[in-house]
Amino acid sequence: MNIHLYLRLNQNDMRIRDVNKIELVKEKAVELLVKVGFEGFTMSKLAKLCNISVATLYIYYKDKDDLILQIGLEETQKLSAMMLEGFDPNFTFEDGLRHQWKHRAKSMLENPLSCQVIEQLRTSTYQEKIFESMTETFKQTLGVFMDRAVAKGEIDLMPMETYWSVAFGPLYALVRFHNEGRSIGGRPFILTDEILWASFNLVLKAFKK
Amino acid sequence: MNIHLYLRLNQNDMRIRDVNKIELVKEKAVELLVKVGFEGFTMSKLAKLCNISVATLYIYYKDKDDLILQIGLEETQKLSAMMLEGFDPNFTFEDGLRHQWKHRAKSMLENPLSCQVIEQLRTSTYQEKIFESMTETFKQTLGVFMDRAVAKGEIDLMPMETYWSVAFGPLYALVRFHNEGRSIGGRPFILTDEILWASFNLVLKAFKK
DNA sequence: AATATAAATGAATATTCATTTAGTTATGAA
DNA sequence: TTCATAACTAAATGAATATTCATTTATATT
Repeated sequence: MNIHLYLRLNQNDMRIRDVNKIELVKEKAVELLVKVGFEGFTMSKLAKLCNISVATLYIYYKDKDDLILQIGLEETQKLSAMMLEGFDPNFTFEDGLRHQWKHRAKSMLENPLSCQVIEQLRTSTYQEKIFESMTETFKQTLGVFMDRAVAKGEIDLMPMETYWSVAFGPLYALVRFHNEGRSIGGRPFILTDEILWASFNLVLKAFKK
Repeated sequence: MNIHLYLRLNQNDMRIRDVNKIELVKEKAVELLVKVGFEGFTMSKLAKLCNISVATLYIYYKDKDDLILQIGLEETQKLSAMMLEGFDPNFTFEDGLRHQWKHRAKSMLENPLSCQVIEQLRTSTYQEKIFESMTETFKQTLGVFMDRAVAKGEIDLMPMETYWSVAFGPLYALVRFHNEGRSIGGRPFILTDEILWASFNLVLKAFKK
């Protein structure tokens, strides 16, 4: 009888025959999920894509749900870490907002697959389990930043949701247009620096007193 | 107890024993899709939820794909029709934008299930097939509206995507917060008229010359 | 080198699923 | 009433799928 130690993966006592194998699984899982969606994602497809046995997947993960959940969690954490990198709540409002636009755009444009997986998870039944963790981090940092901006008289007092929506809603829309590769019209859309910062300036104007 | 209404569908000369049955199927399909997501949606679950035989579903729809596609299409068309209702490209920029915020918010808040299904479809593999049709209608109407606003000197010239993102990105974010029922913090969030129009005013300011 | 241990696997197993079949029931027309 | 037709159904089917089992293989430790 096998005991599956899927919780102890990162400890040192695991004999890794092929170190790249788990990483390969994660990478291919994201790829597959983006390609075929939740409705087409199966363990055998993933195994075949990795050129490993299905059984091996069950050494790494308890079951399909666990696999998707863990990988999803990793992706969201990876991306949110990138987004908050170098952010300081003491920034002026304008600098802070600009920093966030820069880092969020960069993170998302450089990791389109992660982005798409996270979007899929957002609208799936895994939603709740995944976004508890993520929002906590943001809540803290952005909350403090906003409170200070209000205290400094840089912006008016408003609900966090209003602030977030006006500040980042446009950015996320732009990135979605870019990632979907087609616009409201039929032409392909590329989110250039020029377009990004022109949009940013509009948003900044929205907050000006 | 069944109520039999002897009516004919204009479509296929189909004798409907129970007119409400197809409507029931559509309604429950949306419900189920929202509840269990694509990954959990099965024909038998749907049939059981409707208290009909699985085989009956195959009288209404060719197969599972057809079912999801048709129902998804109907939902998107229903919602987009509501959104464009009463919109006139000759509106001033401010009036037009206000009209859109009002109608889009109303449509989405009154149809949370439709909203969630459409969001799920957006990120699924059905995406392309469904959103071709929808974007066409919007493209036309909004394109004309925007061109006129630029011509009248109400707003600066900018790519359609910039305009759309800044104008509606915040609205969609607010509605998502509302539908998800929880905010960036932990409190439940309700999109009140006050919050909606306060956010609108910020967005409007973004476009002011 | 021998041993122990865990990773890895190919091949089963059990289950679920979409779809079909074969038959029943309700309906409209003659 | 009778007949033809189409809605409707329970049960069956076969394919796909998640998961497990019995072994084999690699590696660290002795």
